[in-house]
Amino acid sequence: MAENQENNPTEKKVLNFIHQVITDDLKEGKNHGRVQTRFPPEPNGYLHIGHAKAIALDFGTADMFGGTCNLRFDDTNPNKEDIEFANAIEDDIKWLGFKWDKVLYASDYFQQLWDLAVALIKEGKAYVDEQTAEQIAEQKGTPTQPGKESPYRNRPVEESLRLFEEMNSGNIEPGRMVLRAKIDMASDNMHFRDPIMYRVLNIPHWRTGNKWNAYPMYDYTHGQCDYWEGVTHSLCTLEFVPHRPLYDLFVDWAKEVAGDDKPLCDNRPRQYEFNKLNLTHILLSKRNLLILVKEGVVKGWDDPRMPTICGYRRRGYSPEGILAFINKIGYTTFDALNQMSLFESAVRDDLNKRALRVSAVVDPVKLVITNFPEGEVETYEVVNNPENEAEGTHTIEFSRELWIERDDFMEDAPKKFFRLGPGKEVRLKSSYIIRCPEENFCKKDENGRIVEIYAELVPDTKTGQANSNMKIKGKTIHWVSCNHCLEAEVRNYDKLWLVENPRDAVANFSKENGDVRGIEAMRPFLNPDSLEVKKAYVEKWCATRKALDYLQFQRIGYYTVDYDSTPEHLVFNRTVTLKDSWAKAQNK
RNA sequence: UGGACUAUGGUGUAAUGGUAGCACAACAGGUUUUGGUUCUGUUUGUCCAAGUUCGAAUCUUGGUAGUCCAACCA
Repeated sequence: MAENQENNPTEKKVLNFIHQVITDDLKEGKNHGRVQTRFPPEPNGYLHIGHAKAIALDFGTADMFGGTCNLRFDDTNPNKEDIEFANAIEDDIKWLGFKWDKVLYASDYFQQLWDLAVALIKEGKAYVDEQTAEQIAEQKGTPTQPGKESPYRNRPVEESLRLFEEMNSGNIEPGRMVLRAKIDMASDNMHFRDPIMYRVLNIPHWRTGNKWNAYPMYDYTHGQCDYWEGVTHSLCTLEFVPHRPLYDLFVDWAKEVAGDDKPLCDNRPRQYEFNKLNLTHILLSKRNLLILVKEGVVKGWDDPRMPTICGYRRRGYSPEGILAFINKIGYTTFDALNQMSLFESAVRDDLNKRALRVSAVVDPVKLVITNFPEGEVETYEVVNNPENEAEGTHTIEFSRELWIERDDFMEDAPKKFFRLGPGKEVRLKSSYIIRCPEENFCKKDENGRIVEIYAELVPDTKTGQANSNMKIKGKTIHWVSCNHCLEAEVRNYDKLWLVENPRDAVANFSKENGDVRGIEAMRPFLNPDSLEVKKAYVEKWCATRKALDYLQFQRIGYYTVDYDSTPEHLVFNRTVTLKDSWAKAQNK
């Protein structure tokens, strides 16, 4: 039966190579039929769109196969980590629409990791090295030259045990000694050249306080946590491919030493790597994002120009739109550079179904309907979203004086300009067809700039009236009534970066200009016009919208209500413009 | 230049030895009270060279190009 097949995880549709692996594992009965993943962020910064790709895979894969996914904070470096970040990360995951099974912390395993390290020292698999960081680095060799063994490599076990305890006592200066795994200083894999397992930090940890002074490193920690927790498929990005043999080795050691004969997974968790997200015109490295914030290029981590999840939320992208994009780009092992246009297309597609339509005039010029009586007002019921009738309607007002977009009128227009001009007719959205006279069609100021446009409405052409189907050459333009609209601040965001690949551009510029660093290497590629603040007129109903509501300013773009918005001072963020084939044709 | 990984239209991604498909982008047209939406159509591709095979994007070998690896970061 089809229904049974759907409930059978092994019959799930294969979407990417990782799902294929899991499907095969389940068919072979591995891991007792369990699927468990984890999302392991370090709480040292805010999540960005690249993390969203990992989140969608970690949580999405568990969901797809009826498994579980834990949120596990990789908090092994108290130098950089903080609860503030951990809280923000939880909020962002929830906003994206995912639920974790448990919240766990690498620090939950500190005692277990310590005990294992002691056991490994006893086995002769680890030793305390008292050399400086520089000496260790020098002995490491290069990818083409083997490393040299540390003089402490074969010191007595008892000595290492004593010094390891010392490392955690708080009496040892950071940098004085480290615990290293005894593997192979000549390995082609640099990670095998006696990697450091523990270092002394002597600072309190946000969760464990002053209990520890020696802290475990990522490579020694990650696989063990996965293993003890019962993770079956440990998914990470491609740069961890060279770490995989080490991940496997440490898990082997843990199994061997602990004599664990009841593993949760078959034998061990398996690490699989996928390509991380690269998007044109954005930069995702934490270090560089921090520079943008610190230098005031943007107004904070949640500035709508930032590629952070909180920035995208404030920008007005929906979680569904973001996830739709992530589904489109997929997961492979190819280091791809995705185009912003694909992201925007996914976002527009989502917002088209979601955003409520309103009228807003962002570059206003006055239009006077000369044959409509002064003081008279008509009200119209307009649909909130033509793509979704269930969204209902709201009312707008029409009167003699209206605001329209300045670029909806042209005195000397090209042939294919189907908007207002001398002798031309257009439809006012939801209202009358209007006609501009051949002469006396506008008033100009001393600089020749148009300050008022004049037109007459054509009787009985209002929506629903006898002549409403009258065929005209002109398009439909939007408007708001001067006496019935509100002033608003609109923040129009554009790309932060002028170049397709800011990462390469900044790196090359740095190389070619005496190794300049930080903001100086970034500035030549930053868009000086990434934020345009404008005064606009919006229909009154806009004031009823809440922060983060999705709106479409008809014929202009998708907008959302900013956190800063108040009934007295409305603020709207532009999420993305509407497609504009007219503008595109003009630019040719 | 030691090792690991990767290569399919402009971009991203399918095709699990058997008709190279989809999406975005681009272009042309129809519909439209948003120059939006929607619909139809068009252009463009298996990195190169050998080999295996009835048959290769897929397997093999050799090139070429790109990414990653030498934090007491994760």
